[in-house]
Parts: sequence; structure tokens; C-alpha cells
Amino acid sequence: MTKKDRYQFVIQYFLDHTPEAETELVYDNPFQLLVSVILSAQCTDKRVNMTTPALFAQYPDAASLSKAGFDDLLPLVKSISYPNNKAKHLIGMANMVISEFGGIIPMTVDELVKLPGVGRKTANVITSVIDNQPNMAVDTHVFRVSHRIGLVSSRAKTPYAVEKELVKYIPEHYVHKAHHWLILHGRYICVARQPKCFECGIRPVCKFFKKNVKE
DNA sequence: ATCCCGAGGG
DNA sequence: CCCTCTGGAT
Repeated sequence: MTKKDRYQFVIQYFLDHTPEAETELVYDNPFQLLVSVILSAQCTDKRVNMTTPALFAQYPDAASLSKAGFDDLLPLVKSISYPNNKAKHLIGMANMVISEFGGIIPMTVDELVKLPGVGRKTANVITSVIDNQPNMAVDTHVFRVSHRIGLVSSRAKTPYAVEKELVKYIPEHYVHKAHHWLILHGRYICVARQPKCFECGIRPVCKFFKKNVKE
């Protein structure tokens, strides 16, 4: 079982089973997706989707959000992890979008990471989902699943190291899909605690299964 | 007690 | 590299 064989099996498995995988965040435009992804840090997508309708009703675009007062915005994100940081980041992000990018959400990783509250993972999500750029966002799920299956070296200790290995082996036109495949697999099958290995079709090539689970 | 589509700062 | 931020679900 070479690494190439493992990738081929995994890609074919997802193509056969969940070819339609996409983000579960609810959004209508790049601004809304950016806000949602910023809010999603250490928080479930379901909870983000519960809070964003009221948020977008009051602040539908970067212009309105840039003028938001911290004390007005805070209650709208209070049920999310790190509400103080995120409220501050959202207002700062909106201000920079207006002042530096003419009110348009930039669509390169280098520009996006300049925005407050936007790191490499968020920038990769935006450019991949909105613009189909072959950028692999490595979140907690992608990190865990990639290591468990054996898609990346155990020496890949950081999300960036995992990202570089994944994009090296995944064909460019599958990178966008592969992000969502690994996310959703991690969310529903290869969960952090007690992964559901016997519901998982990837177990024939999975290092974790071979090492820790006996049939 | 641990985890959820992380980022910023030291 | 480390730490802090910090609500809700399981």
C-alpha cells in the first residue's frame, strides 16, 4: 500500500459516495461566507447558521458592518465561541474591506490574510469555495482525518505542513472537493471521539484502523 | 472532560 | 514553539 494507492482509493471512495459534498454554512454572497467562516472558529457550523440570519439582517454588507458599534454587534455573536474577539475582528475586517479593497471581498489568499480575523485556513476556504482555487483549508477535521487515514506524514505537525502534503498528492481539480470530503467525513464518521470505523468505507486503506481496530 | 470548519500575540 | 480567547453540545 503506497501513499499514492491510498490517495487513489480515498478519492475514488468519495467520488462514489459523496460527490456532491459542499459547505454546510448558509450564505448568499462572498461577504456572508467570509463572516460565517470567521465565526466558525472552534464552533459548529450549525451554531453559526443559527446566529447569522439575525446578523445579516442588521449588517447585510461590509459597509454597514464597518459602522457597527462593538456593543451593538456583541449580542448577535454572544452564543459563539470567543464572542469578544470575533465581534472585534468582524468590525475590523469590514473596515479594511471598505478602506483597502473598495468594499469588495478580495479573492487571493495573500490579500485575505491581511484582514483582521482571517488566517490561512479562512483564506483558503474563501478562495476555494467562491473562486474554486485549488487551496486546501486544513481545519481540525482535515488535520485529524488526514493523519488517521495516513494521507500525511506523522511529522506534519502543523496545519500548514498537512496542507502542503495534501495538495502535493491530490490532483488540482479535486482539491476543492477533497476539502469538503475530509471535513464531512470528520464531522460524521471519523469523529474525534470514538470514530465510527465500521461505518467507514475507507478502512481497507486506513492506518488508524489497521493499527487500533481489529475486525 | 473534551470537542467544534482558528486567529493573534508573545 | 507556546498561550489566550471562551459558549454550547456531548
